[in-house]
Amino acid sequence: MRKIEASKQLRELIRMLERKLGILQDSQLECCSITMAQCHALVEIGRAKNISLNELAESLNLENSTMSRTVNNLVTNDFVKRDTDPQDRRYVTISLTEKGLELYTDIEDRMSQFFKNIYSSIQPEKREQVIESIQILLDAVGEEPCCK
Amino acid sequence: MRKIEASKQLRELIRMLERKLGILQDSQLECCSITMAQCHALVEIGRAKNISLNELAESLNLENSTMSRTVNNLVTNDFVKRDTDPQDRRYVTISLTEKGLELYTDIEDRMSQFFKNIYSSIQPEKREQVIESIQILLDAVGEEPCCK
DNA sequence: GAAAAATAGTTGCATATTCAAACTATTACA
DNA sequence: TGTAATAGTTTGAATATGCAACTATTTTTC
Repeated sequence: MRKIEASKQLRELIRMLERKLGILQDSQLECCSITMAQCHALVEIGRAKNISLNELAESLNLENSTMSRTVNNLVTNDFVKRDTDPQDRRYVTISLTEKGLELYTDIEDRMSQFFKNIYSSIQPEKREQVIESIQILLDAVGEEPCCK
Repeated sequence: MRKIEASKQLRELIRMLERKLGILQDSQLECCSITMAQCHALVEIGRAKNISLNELAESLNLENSTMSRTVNNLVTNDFVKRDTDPQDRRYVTISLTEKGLELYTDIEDRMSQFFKNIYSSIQPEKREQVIESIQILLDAVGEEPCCK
């Protein structure tokens, strides 16, 4: 029964971690001035410099239609722009506007600071272990096709 | 620059973990037959046996109004019921119906299995370390008031 | 003990998110 | 050239969310 207890503990810990990371309250606004969905998209676009709708939807695990709407909202707020790819006019190239880049940079800075603080508050001798462990957990989760 | 690199790594790992755990795609349906929001509420109610709206909202980090509506949906689908607390008629006691209990049990079973599988696929000699590390991470995150 | 304040929830309003399905436009291919 | 495949958009319908205004009940205050 040892294993069952431990896996339960794992579940609870991850459940709490989800909560703590504020993922649950996928609320309207996140730390910054846009919604979570838009924030995730913005960060993804910022990292890629430019990206197609398909790729963006893929990377965020969303339907194209959902993605298109979220991009709409970002375009409306002048954070990103759409350009037809001249090579293959079926594709749309999504990239940050100047205003979007500003926000992106701001988000990246905040997130960096956030994780720097977290990292700092871990006992130095445990830091390596924590990093390694998340990687291990990540691999373990990766093999599991969720509860479907 | 060592620390910065490591905290970046930490950020990326957590980012990926979020994705992997399917938290990002807070989609309509989760593993079971209800929405994520409803599932979270259902599990919380099931664990508490009975709980007030306030407590429920608090535990899920949601507005009372949002919570009230989610509970509405659960009530409509006959998963939970509301009862006025006779002690203090301002309060509402929320609890599972028979049908709700069934679903709750099902969800708990699936989740248990899911995490059991994850746990099993971690190398035995690393298991303890992973559990400990998440706890450490949790504590570290706990001290950080997000990026607000 | 009555008026005021506090507390628990609900409802109205506006917006965002999500998926599925139908649709348009463009390119590949047979 | 006509058909199939691919990339995106639009529409429809349901849910989610926060804020603000509101009702009902209990507690506090004078």
